[in-house]
Amino acid sequence: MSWQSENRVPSQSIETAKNGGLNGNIVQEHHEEDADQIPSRENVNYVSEDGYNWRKYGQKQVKGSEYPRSYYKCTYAHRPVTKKWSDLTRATSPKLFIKGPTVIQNLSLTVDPSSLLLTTSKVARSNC
DNA sequence: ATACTTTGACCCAAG
DNA sequence: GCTTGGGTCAAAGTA
Repeated sequence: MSWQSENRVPSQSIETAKNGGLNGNIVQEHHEEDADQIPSRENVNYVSEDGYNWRKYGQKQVKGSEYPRSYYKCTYAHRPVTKKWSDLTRATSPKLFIKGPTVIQNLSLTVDPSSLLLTTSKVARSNC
């Protein structure tokens, strides 16, 4: 796990994500891997750092934590991936959960929000 | 009109 | 069987 050091992400993206998710920063580095390069969206401007789109479908406030947990789904069809993470902007020790078709990863990180955001993307990419 | 966020309600598993 | 709490849905609102 050393992605946090090999990437750089503007912390503003977090704010953007919180305030709309869209029109955030676009990542032009989304490789042409096996990922369907057919974004059904009309505007593919709000891709995350990983090059995928995530639609928020819920938010809950867990008891243990004082910070809400957000739930995201990959907007790409054929990709039953669910991503959940705690409030990135305030949590000091946020947790990231990625649930893929067959993979479930739980990460406990203690890095600053910006690094985390980037981290989540990294992980998401491998599953989404 | 389309796509996404927000938010409360609903569902389901665990105790 | 009831309560609690996490996960998902869906209607309404926003861009």
